[in-house]
Amino acid sequence: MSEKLIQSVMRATEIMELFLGQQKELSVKEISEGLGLSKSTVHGIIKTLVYKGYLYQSGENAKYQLGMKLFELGNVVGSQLDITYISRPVIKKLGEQLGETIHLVAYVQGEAVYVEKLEGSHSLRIYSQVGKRAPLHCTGVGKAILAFLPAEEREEIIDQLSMERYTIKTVVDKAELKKQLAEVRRHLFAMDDEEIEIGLKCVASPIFNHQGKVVASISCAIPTVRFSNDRQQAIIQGIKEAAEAISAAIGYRRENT
Amino acid sequence: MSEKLIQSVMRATEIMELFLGQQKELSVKEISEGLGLSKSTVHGIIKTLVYKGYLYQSGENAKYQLGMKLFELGNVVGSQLDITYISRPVIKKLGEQLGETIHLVAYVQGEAVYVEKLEGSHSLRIYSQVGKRAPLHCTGVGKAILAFLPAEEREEIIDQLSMERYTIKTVVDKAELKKQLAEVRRHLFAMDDEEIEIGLKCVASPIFNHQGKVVASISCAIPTVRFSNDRQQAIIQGIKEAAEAISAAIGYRRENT
DNA sequence: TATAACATTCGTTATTGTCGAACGATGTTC
DNA sequence: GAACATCGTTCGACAATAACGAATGTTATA
Repeated sequence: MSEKLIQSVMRATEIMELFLGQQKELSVKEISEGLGLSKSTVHGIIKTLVYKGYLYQSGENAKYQLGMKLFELGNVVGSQLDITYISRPVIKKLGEQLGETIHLVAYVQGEAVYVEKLEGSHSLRIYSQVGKRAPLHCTGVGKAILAFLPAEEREEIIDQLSMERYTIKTVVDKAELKKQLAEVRRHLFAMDDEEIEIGLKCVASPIFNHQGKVVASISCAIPTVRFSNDRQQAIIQGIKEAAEAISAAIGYRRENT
Repeated sequence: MSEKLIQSVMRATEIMELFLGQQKELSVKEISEGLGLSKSTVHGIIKTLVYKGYLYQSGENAKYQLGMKLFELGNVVGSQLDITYISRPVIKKLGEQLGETIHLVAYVQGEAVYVEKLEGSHSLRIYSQVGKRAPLHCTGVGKAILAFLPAEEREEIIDQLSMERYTIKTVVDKAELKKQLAEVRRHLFAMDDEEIEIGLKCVASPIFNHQGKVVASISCAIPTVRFSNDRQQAIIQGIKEAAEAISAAIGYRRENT
């Protein structure tokens, strides 16, 4: 692929993506230093982005933040993911039943993306944000999807995985991951046993469309302290049923694998 | 303001905004014709946007659609609007109580934007989309906000309003609008009486922050056929109470105007 | 298999974006 | 309250870069 990318467009996107870091507001200086560009170059691009509503200059200090145009465009994308709309009642019911945080991850455009989050009734918060990508090798939702991708696509993705380590328990060996995925296929659910955060477990199950392809997964995240053996069975059961309900709602019939 | 905007960045944003129209997918040809640019120019920009995840080329046909990066950025913006998070339980309760569509509109970055929508239990759908701007002169939510803006800001905004007509009942006279706004201030709620769509009425009430500034509004949209006199009172009451509850939750105290 | 329609690449040119420096506004320190 | 520092903004010149039209792949269709 010949890489003939438009420089100023690249820079514009890089500027917007700086706001994916911790900070809500950034100054011209911070941006120009962050990207290693001159202030005037950055200023020209920023001015254009502000003019179009992609950035906003707050009145108080002169700093910049992300603009409402991105909210608008993001919501258009979200509204086109009709799985969220279909899943909502199922998720709501499951959330009430389990009282823990439920996540819905969609596999779209070759990425596993959190598209819906229902916070549990307990106060302990799980780090996650709708719109972010789920790591495939160390989350329940990721493994549930990965396990059921077509073999060829799956192998290719695993080949390219960076297997980043998040905790002491993160599986960073690809052979081990493949063994786990075979288990996921047998039992129709995936586990994350403190692999992304110590103290946090996850149970996830895949969602299939009318063609029998995985298009999403749903999970329940539970602090280890509340993850008794008794509850485990109930949670696995609940997640699997919810996944099946959503699969059915989008047209999956078990017969046609 | 000296207009020294970066051409290719402008064009990149214009390309993305073409997808705000009806169509989910567009071809290079459609885009280049839509913007009056050569295919190769458009192609270069698109390639860059695809590379960065702002557009996505579907495998089936070679057409393009909006990418997940926009979903991610949009959700960051959404998560920074903490009013949605605070309002959610109130909206949920109100929705159950009234059984009609509830909207939350935030006044951010100088715009009134739909940030939350709860569909009513009845099947009749209201046109609205989270992320879109609410017209200020002919929606309940718009008038509720406009009425309580500082006089100077309000006058300036009204001066610049285009007063677009949506229905036969849309108020297109600025003097008449100002009279209505005075009423809104007296009664603490705004009405939209089929001004944006025939057959649809709306009751809205403003939400204030800890400084006593309007920052949002909440509304209930009801098909005219279900808008009896009896219900009207209940709805106005419910909306006003909900607005007050949200205002209180974000720190507004009635004393400090 | 031939044709058409469209996506993609190539090569040239002038336009356009970039940079450094200067300017202006804001706020801070003594 | 004046001098200074800091940062956002504008300016002007130069060179890189993005734009275009033409050529080439690629895919679908008759």
